[in-house]
Amino acid sequence: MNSSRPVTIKDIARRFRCSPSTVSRALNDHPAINEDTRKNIQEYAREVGYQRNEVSLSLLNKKTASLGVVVPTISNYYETAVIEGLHQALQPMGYTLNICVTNENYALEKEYLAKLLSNRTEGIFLSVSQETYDSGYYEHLESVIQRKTPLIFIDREYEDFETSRATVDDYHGAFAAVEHLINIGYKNIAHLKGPNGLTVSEQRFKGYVDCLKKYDMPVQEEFIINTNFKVESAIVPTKRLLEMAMPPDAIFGVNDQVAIGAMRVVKDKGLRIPQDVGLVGFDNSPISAYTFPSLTTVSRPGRKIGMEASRLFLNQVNGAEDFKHESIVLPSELIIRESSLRI
Amino acid sequence: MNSSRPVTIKDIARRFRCSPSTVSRALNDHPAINEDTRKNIQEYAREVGYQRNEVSLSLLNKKTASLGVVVPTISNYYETAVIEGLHQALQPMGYTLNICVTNENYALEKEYLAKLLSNRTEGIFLSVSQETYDSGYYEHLESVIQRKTPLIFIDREYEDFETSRATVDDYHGAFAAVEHLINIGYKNIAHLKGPNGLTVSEQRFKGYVDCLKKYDMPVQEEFIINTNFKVESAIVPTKRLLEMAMPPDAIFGVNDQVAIGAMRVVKDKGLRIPQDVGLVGFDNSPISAYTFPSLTTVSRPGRKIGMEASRLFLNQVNGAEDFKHESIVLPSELIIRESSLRI
DNA sequence: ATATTGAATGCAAACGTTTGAAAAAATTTC
DNA sequence: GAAATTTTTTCAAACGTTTGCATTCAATAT
Repeated sequence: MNSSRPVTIKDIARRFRCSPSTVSRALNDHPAINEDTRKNIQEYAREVGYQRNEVSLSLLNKKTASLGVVVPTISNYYETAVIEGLHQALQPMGYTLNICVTNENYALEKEYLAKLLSNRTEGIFLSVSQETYDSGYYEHLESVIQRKTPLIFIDREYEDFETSRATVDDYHGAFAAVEHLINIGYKNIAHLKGPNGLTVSEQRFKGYVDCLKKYDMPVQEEFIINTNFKVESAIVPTKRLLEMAMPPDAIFGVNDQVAIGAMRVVKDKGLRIPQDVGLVGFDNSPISAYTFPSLTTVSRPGRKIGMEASRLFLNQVNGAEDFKHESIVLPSELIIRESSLRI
Repeated sequence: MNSSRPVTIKDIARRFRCSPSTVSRALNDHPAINEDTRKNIQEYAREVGYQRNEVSLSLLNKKTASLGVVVPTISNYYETAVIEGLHQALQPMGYTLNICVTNENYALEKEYLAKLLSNRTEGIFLSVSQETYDSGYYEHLESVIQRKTPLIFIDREYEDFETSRATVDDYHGAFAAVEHLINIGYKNIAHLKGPNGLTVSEQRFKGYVDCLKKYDMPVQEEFIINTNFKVESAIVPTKRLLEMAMPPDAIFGVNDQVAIGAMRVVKDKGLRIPQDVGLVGFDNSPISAYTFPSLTTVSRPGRKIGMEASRLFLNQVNGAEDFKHESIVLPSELIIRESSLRI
């Protein structure tokens, strides 16, 4: 029976009664190889579908050309945009991305990191899980650092390590969003906050609070309600907001999903957007431009983050002597649409 | 200077003046190793942060425990759900997923497949790119087949190979959607079609056509317009539809994105949904439940597809003698919401 | 004291490839 | 036709780990 063991250089060598070195050189167009030999070997190799075993090469050269991307989720527009950016920048350099989804889970994150190191991954892009962030345990990163495997933080960062980071300026994005609502004339602005403890949630929250303070508007405890970033998690909180004795006249959602959930509830109550309630989201997801009314939002340059992160990584590996870690903060941009344009 | 070369078994062996075999056995709790030796070695290994080089093991055992996932895009809800399903099923078995995004590009798909084979990936989940599908060139899959690397088709399939497949029953989903519109009483049903040539597009299109035929309704050429699956690609086509002398009274979108784009245009025209225009999408994306009105749609069990595909793969590798390739077709399910409920 | 056992360790090969140096073969030069 | 030169090929080591078999050494049985 024809076993399907991949054909190796040794097999070819046997066939031509020559040494493996000759085959290797022939296949790599080494100049010291006789023209005929080269042609014959290359032809035969093509014929039998020879494909070099990269595993053995990795072992020999201690290069794997593979990079780890460790993220809490891939089911958001933003995350996939980041990954696309990484792809776009790194695929042409011959790198392969190993995408690991932690589901916000510490144990899984730890396991993935160990595995990536064991597989001699050449670099790791990490957006830490919520559990990690909450717990404050960063021991699992020690070995990454110790191994000097380049580690690039994405979005969620951890101050204690000397690493490169690429993040979006959530704070000023949120600030601008709330400022815009205030400028339009909204007086009572609620916030559908993200999960506690996450940088993105907290930064946006801080932007919201600081902006209110700047304009001497009260920060009302009951106007701040948690969500988990998903559409459906906005429903109950928004209902609660609208049923208050003194309901808000504008809502700032931690992301577009949540804002869209809120939009639905507002409409169900028979209130008009933006006349009765103003609405702002975050992310500039494709759909936000086509809701009715279209959603004012803050754009996060996910793809660009991915590309910047790649640049930071490449800087590090092509490391000049004077290499220094960088912290890139990309600006977010307010996109004004109908949902906040009360005239 | 302390080089950061990962510490190897040989390093440890040198330290204890013993052979690498002993270290290896000690670390793997081999019974023939002296208790003290074992403890000392293990302790030291932990201390210096030894991590086994999996690359060398891969070479030795010809097992890499890594799987390729080759998809055209990851920026849709459905695709990420599939990947999550794969993850959920395969991560616990110790497999690592290598996600490759082809951007519907033939050359990139070919390159990725070659790379995966070179890296001795143990299995490949493939949803072929549109270019591949269009061109009909499947030569790049020959080597996968030849190497007997398990190949599981996802959604977009190719009939000529003996492989396993997991797909969603798009045809009957589309059929049910259109039938529902007809039952409600819509008479002129347009279709915002996906890109030509793709199985999903064509199957849904076929379901649409066949259903119309079943109910003796005319299939009108000008009611069928192409989109590229994205929200914005629905805008112009929908406008064109609504500005016809005899405009449709219902629109079946190839996916939710497109339907949501159409929803926006319909509302802009001042028409009411579902009274003036009925609307149905496809995918049951999270947002579809919270648009206003909520969107009638067809759910595609992405996560389940991922898990089924995993099952097919595992069947194949744990291969019983009597292993046979399977073609799983999961049903899609009509989800009736407000956008089509004209009473 | 010697043979026998058992425990602990070492040797060497293997996985597939590359590469500097050495060797062999072919060609040129006188 | 031998020496010198050039071209082509082979050898051997290396990457890090595992594993069957051989070896060593001490303890026990005779």
